Amino acid sequence: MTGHPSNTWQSIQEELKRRIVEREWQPGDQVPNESDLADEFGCARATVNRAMRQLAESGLLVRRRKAGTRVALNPVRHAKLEIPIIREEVESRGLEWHQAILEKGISPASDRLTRQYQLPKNCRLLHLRSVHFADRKPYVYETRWISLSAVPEVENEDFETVSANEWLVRNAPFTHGEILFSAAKMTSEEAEIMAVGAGDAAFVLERTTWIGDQAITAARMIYHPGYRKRSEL
Amino acid sequence: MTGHPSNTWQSIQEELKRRIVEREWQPGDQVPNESDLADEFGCARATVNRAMRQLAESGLLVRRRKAGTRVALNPVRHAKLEIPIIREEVESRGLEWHQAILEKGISPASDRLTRQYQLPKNCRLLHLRSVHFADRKPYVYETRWISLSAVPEVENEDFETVSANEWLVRNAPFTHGEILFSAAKMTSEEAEIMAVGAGDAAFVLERTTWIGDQAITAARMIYHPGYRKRSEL
DNA sequence: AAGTGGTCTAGACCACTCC
DNA sequence: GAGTGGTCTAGACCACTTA
Repeated sequence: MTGHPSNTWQSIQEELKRRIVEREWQPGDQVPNESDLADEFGCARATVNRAMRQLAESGLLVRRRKAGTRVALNPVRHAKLEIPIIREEVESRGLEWHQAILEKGISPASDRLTRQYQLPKNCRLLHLRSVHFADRKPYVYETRWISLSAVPEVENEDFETVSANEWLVRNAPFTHGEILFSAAKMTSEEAEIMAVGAGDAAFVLERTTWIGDQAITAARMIYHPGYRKRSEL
Repeated sequence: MTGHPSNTWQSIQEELKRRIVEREWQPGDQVPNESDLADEFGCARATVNRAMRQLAESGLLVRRRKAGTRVALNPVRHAKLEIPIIREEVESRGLEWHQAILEKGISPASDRLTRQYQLPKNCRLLHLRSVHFADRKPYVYETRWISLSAVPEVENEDFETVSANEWLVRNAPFTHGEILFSAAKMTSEEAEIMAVGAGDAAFVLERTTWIGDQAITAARMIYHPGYRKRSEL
């Protein structure tokens, strides 16, 4: 009937997706339950479950116990963005990466930062400003602070060979984090650093990571004008 | 031993994550195989599999048949961005949404577009320019074309009550799409439409969706200055 | 050749929630 | 109360890859 002989969860998912996309199952419609679909496809319920669970995660189906499964009315789509270390992003484009450290210093955390990031009292912060280059052209201007109480080892790192970005990814595991994407008009200082015209628009990525309830690092990455981040839907 | 009495895949995943985050298992280390962990946790292998599979998807583990499972050296993190319809995004912030249509017309596709999007020959396109407002303030300036051969029904839609954005999400299911995020300096026309200063930086989202190999629609959304997109890590 | 993850099965119990 | 999805189990076979 279905033309799908093999009973892999992928093939079942394909078939379910087809029924949704081709409007065989209309938005809002109730779809058969797992047992019935398992009978129809001649497979175990667990296999149908895996196929449907993933469709629900991606937003195409809405599932509720007892109420059953329905085709989503407004499928909220999700874009999955990779956030690689910058060196890898540059090199994956076939360009040569290097960095320059503009500033590195240690200072006590201000009251505002202490509150905002729930830092310990009298916490000292490592402050960093650096530029990542791709084929000798400025790629990202990075401003960062690192909590020395969360990651005391950084005090002995010079970040000359391995960027702070990369060092932290490798050495400061985090339990959760936040990312903000925005656009900003470059200040004249930023424009000079990035070797572009003042007032150009830059793509900005701000990231904060935590381990438990302790903040590790916060960074603001200002990308060169023309930068685009891409994702599949 | 582990202090985790219940054998849900979530609790096992928590425990595995703890071992990774607390460096009990170092980056690059081989971790025990599924059977051994199942023995250790006193559960079925499938349960361990579900826990580890998801950790691999999120980038913390690297799994290969026969080679086994290792802690990722450079965990590439993923940001999962929700791309809701704009009305819902506005209303979820407690603001009132409305839109204004600036232009709506039908024209034949240029050679460039026909090639770029693999449109059928002599394809007619619906061209739209509109503004989404949040509490009467410009929120997004949307420029869009829609393939009339992919979605012939739109010719009879006026998009006055339901925006094109929303109508398409509901009525034009797609099999895949592409999203590009970038920043752009507003032209004076764009700035006037958004009621902001010329040259301000705007967050730009460009989206194209396809059904099979046929392009449905392409849109360029220019967000008001100050807009931020947020995501958890 | 052998070890590992990837998947499927048939059955079971449970948690939730609608009626 | 009953129907649905969520999960776990014990076992099996397979696909892949390294040794």
